[in-house]
Amino acid sequence: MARPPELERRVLDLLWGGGDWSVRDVLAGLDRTLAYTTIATVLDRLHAKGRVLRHKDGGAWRYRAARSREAALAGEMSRLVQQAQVAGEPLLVAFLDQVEAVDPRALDRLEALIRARRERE
Amino acid sequence: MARPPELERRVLDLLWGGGDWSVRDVLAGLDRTLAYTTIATVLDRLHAKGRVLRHKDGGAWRYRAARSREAALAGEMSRLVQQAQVAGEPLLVAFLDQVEAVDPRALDRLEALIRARRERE
DNA sequence: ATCGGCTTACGACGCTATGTAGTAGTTAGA
DNA sequence: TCTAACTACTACATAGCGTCGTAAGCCGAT
Repeated sequence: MARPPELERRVLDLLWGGGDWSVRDVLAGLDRTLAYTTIATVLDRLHAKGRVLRHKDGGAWRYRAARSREAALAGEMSRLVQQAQVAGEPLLVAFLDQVEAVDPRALDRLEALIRARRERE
Repeated sequence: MARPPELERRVLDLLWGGGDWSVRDVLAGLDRTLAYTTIATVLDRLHAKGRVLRHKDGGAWRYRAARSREAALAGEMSRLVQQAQVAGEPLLVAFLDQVEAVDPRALDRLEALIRARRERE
């Protein structure tokens, strides 16, 4: 597998926290000692990829996540399942395991959603 | 995101169908006109990454998927959710949408699994 | 109006993954 | 033994990503 873009992920993690971030803000938000231009480049690339939005604020750009962490995750997930075209037990179990680990109550909501889906006929 | 390794995916798609495949088998299984060595290289790399197993059959290697498509997908999925640490509505809905699209009855099994999980206390 | 500092735009370099394939050497089978 | 097939190794191009440097623009303070 191609290793996931680590720095981009870390930057997105910050933006997903909410709000508009200048390059300097992001730089300050990361522990690592990186050059200002490194962060600027990463944000620029994320913008080129449509992962973040930006608007001028005085002379500098301010960035914000284009999609929430949740939405991004949901998208990834859809792509994954759709591509594999399988929905067997292992997948269902793995999903439940993870969801439960993150938030036990999510199982209840999941069940409710399934029911609602049936009603919906 | 890093674009997924297309050729590797196509090769795995074949192996996931089951059985042991020689380089020549895989080559024949793909529509594209690729060189024999191209396939050999790809299989070699997949083997190096542990994605496929192989054993000698006469002079040639025979490859088979190390994990089923299902297991591979489940692993990907787990990694995804675990990394994001979120399990909100959008994710649940996206999951249900995809699973339902692939196999409508999977929703019933999913519900049963949730119930079982409760019993299990 | 000018100077200094902060920003941006662009280009660059190195490394790794991947697609793609050639070559040389080995081996199984006729 | 001779040959066709197969493997092992090497190679090359392209792309993504981490990481910066430099040149040039802009804005407020003096």
